[in-house]
Amino acid sequence: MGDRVTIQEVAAAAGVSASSVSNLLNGRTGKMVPATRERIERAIADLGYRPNRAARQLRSGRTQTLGLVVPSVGNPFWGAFAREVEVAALELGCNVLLCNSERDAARERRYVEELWEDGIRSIILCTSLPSLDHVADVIEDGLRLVTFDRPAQPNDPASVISISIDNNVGGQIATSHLLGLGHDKIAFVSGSIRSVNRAARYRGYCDAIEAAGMSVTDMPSWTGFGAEQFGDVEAAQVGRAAAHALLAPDADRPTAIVAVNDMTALGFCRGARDMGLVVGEDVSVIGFDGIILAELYDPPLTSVRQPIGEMARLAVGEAVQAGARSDGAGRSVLLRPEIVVRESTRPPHSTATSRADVPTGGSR
Amino acid sequence: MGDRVTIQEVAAAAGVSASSVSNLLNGRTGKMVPATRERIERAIADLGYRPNRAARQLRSGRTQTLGLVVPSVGNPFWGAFAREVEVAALELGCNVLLCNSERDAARERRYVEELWEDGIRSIILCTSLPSLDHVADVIEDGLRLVTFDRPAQPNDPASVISISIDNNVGGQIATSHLLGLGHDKIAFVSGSIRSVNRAARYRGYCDAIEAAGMSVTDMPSWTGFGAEQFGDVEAAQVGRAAAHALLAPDADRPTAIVAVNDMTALGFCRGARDMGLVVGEDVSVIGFDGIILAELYDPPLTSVRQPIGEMARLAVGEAVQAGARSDGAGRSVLLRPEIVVRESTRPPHSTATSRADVPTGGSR
DNA sequence: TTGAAAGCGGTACCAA
DNA sequence: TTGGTACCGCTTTCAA
Repeated sequence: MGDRVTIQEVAAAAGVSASSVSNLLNGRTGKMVPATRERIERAIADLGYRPNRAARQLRSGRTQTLGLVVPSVGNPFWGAFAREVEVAALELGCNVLLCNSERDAARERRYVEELWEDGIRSIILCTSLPSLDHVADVIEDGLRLVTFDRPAQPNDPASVISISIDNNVGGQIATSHLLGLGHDKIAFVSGSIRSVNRAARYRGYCDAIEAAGMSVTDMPSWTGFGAEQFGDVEAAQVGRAAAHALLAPDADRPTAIVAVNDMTALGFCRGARDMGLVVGEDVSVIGFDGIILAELYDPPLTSVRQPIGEMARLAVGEAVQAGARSDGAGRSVLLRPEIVVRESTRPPHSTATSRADVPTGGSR
Repeated sequence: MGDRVTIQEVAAAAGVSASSVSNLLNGRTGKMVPATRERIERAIADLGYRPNRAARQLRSGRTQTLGLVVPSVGNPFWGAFAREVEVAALELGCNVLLCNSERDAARERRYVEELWEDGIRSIILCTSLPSLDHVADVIEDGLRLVTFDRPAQPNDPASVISISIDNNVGGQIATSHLLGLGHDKIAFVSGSIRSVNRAARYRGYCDAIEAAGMSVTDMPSWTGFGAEQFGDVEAAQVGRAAAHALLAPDADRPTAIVAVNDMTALGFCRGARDMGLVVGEDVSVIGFDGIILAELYDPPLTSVRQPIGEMARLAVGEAVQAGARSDGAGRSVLLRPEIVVRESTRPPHSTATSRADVPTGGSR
């Protein structure tokens, strides 16, 4: 550490010019005499030189920093994803600048612009807004944008890359699982489904219901929180409120529910408990995402898992290889989610004895 | 957005020099004629000018970015804290650069150095290592370091500021709560307690036990994972493993446990379930931190809450007011934690009926 | 194959 | 009270 060593000092120590040092630093070693190269490398090592990023960026306009905008790291899913992104970025020598949008378009826009102004040219944006209009001009200016958890939309700018699971398929998998267990009163529980991925999950749910020869309109439903009152962290509250409404004694009670994500599912479980019901017995619950807490919960929560490690790696790769691929053409990668069956989903009207009497052993 | 507007263009538009614009930008408006000031402000607004941080930093050596090093945003507690820090920083016009140390001294050092090299002069370091030697030279160079979740230690460099709850008191509060309920076989469950705060919590536990006229050596204990095999995210696994060992049929079973944090507590609950036991009935569990999931869990988890919002605000304030306070003297702020009693802690050998029969209603 | 010199966009000092 | 000017550390022509 200590006082900064500059490129000039390195050049002096190696008996070359700053230009040569710079060339080496930037991999332009094609025409460099090995001896020169070695002298420079030795000088760099000896002096413990590390380039000043501000200067480098000021001059070149480039950064080694990746922007990551998530709805909220307070939500375990996004926290886990952010961590995976950081790991992947680190492997590629990038830093990550993390921002929380709270799923607010204005904040998303503000952050994206701010990052751009800071010289950051690659951003992973975890948004699920149907339109990217709010960041269109930055994209036009040349921002490399990778959206996550939001499949490509018809009107997206051409250069946008999207990484997502196939939420429609996920919704179907979840619902089919419940149908397969024999449930026939299945509700879908979510906050606002204005977001693309949520809508897709809901559509998957509908598709599976219809495919089974039933009608979605016959299913119990809950619309207490159609608007966006709740941020991501409050998802649990949505689930809890839904449980209170759907499981009321006088309600048309579902025997199972598909929650739009795990936090909502966990909230629903909590709400079911408030109502004196036992999840997995009185009502089955399946969530989405596959957060660690799902496995920890009592009962362990069945969930449609997103392979976040793989997805993070993909997203970072696309975001960083900015100039590498000259086509600049966007693309959409849709990964297949997989269900992890645990104990929160069982056949309806289970005849099993109360779980207080029966040790069920570990899951998986 | 669009192409960058420079300070020169603003100056030209306002009919002044770049120096004056710079002065305004940096709050040196003391001797500025109001009319001049207004012209500049108008030009800035009209042109949508925003200063280039790289240039600014290169010249001044300062940054508006705050470094935040947490063990892992994959852990809900740290995710929530990071979010609070970001909110607080934003209010002060700062960005936050987030890094995950995985509680590894080498990674902590690497990140701190890297941030410093990037021109970041203020870092909130969530470490709990007994010594700060691994970052001592950066501190010496002038880094403004605020440690979080780690009370000040005798050998800390003088300038270090620390924000933490009083973990010793927290440990006592937790343990006294259980003692007050009538428990007399109370185990402390933790991964490695090499970290300062964990050690303090453990000491609080011991103090409370001794104060009650009992002996810690008489308490059931578990030392399966003394080493640091587990990162923060794996805390739950520690808890689960502990449950498997402590609650084995042939073991000297505790009637209650104090977990070093909520994730460990949740893991323990999961483990208790594996063993066919019911938390709150067969065994009481209290955690630490007060993460959202604690309230959501079944049964809702009693926990010693850390006021992370307030703490984040404090930490950011201290980190940002770098030069403001000229004394440069360190300080240690110890906040008092408070217990949130929920349903995972009850008197031992409870005679209450199985909770499957009794709706317990909401908590709190 | 290497080097010299001109900036990138601000800030800070000093002069006016 | 404002403006001129050097310069932060690096990259990037362009010339040698």
